[in-house]
Amino acid sequence: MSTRAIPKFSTLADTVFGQIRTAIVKGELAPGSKVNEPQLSKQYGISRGPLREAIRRLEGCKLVEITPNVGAKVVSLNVEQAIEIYEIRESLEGLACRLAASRANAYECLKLRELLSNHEIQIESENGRLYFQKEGDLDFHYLIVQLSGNARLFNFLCGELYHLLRLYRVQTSSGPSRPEQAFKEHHQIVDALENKDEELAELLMKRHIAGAKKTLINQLNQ
Amino acid sequence: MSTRAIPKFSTLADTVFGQIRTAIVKGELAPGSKVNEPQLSKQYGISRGPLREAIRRLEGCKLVEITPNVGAKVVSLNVEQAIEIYEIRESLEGLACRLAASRANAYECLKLRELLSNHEIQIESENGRLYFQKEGDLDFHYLIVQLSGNARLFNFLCGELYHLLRLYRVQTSSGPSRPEQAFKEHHQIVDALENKDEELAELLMKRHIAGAKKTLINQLNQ
DNA sequence: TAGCCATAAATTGTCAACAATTATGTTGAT
DNA sequence: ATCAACATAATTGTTGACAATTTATGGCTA
Repeated sequence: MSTRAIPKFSTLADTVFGQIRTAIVKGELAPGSKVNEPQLSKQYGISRGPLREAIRRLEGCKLVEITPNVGAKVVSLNVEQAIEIYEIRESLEGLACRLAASRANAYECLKLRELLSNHEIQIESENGRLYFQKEGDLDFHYLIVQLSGNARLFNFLCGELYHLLRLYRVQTSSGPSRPEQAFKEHHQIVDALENKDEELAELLMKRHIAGAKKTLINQLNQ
Repeated sequence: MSTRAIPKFSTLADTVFGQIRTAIVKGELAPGSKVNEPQLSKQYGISRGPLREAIRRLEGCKLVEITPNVGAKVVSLNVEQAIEIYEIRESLEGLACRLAASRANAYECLKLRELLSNHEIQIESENGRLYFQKEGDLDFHYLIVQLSGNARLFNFLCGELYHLLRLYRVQTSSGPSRPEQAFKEHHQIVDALENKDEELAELLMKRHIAGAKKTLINQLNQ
């Protein structure tokens, strides 16, 4: 009741879509668990109509899978699907990085360096190490994709694929990552951007992601 | 009435989703036109509930754009978006072709040759020339993506992006294409697949799509 | 005539009830 | 004890009605 009184810029379906997506990505809705419509409609204080629309949007993001007459389940990603996702990611972020290299100006590169500086500071603490591994890395990639200038690419990667990636944080026990290595690679990528070296930028990004893929797969396999 | 009496394996929302998607891709629902819920619900003989779910799925496929409290519009693609789409397509189909080269066996390559033979026959007639330009080309790409073995890649390209590409057929006046050239390039790609030459397969496919992109952009610009 | 405000119509958003299907649990027979 | 069939409960699918918002209409003033 209080929620609808304040802004009302969006529709209930869209609002709840975002809320459920967050719940899934945070693991509050466990992978593989059933999406119960009566329960969720009570929980969010809406009727089943807009809720079902939200679920249909989640289906579009591949965050839930709907079986007719049975209902929706939160996706549960296995190793094979991780490989598929990372193959796509490597290809598209390579593209994004190449485009970014051709378009980024000095100011934007500076902003990237600032972001990396913040990461460096946060890596110091064990807490930050966790943070970096969890969200900081995606922040960097988020910016690169934005700099690519390809809006559709941005929507797909940052609006869909990255949310799926976050799911793996839920499913893996968040084991030790490789923040220093990633940090170094990020700086190399910005170097390439500053030099407007499209080929190198693409190559470095692809290699960077291939490394992350290996790390994830190792975590998933044991 | 007759449609629901026969199978009933699927839900109304899913059925109508497919019907509307076809209508959009065929141009029966013009690009940029408004999606009127009362009208469509009458037309398809369903209530607005499942219709709205179908529209939400279409939104996920980027075939319509929804503005809160205003409604959905069929997307209208301009040159800039064509460039964006083809940048993505070039990258991902390059990936698909590389994966296909690593996985395709002799039988599958034979099937590809058969498909191309059929295309060759159909190119003879002016009618076939149109056919090839319209659907035949996508058939080939469809198969390649299938051979990649990456299900998520398949779903994205064949379940989303290709439908968007078909929209350009509606928006361009279907001007003269380049069937012989494409036909030749297709055979070169199969050559690479037979030789399991991943790098060449990827390169040829990317070049092939870059050519198609140029053709389309020229058509869109005049 | 152009612009603007008030009103009316149409459309979208939301809800609650009903129908159809699936899941659950119990009973009874072998 | 296991399994099948039946009855029951819960969940999904669908509908029509109502509320809120937007869009169209028409008359008014400058």
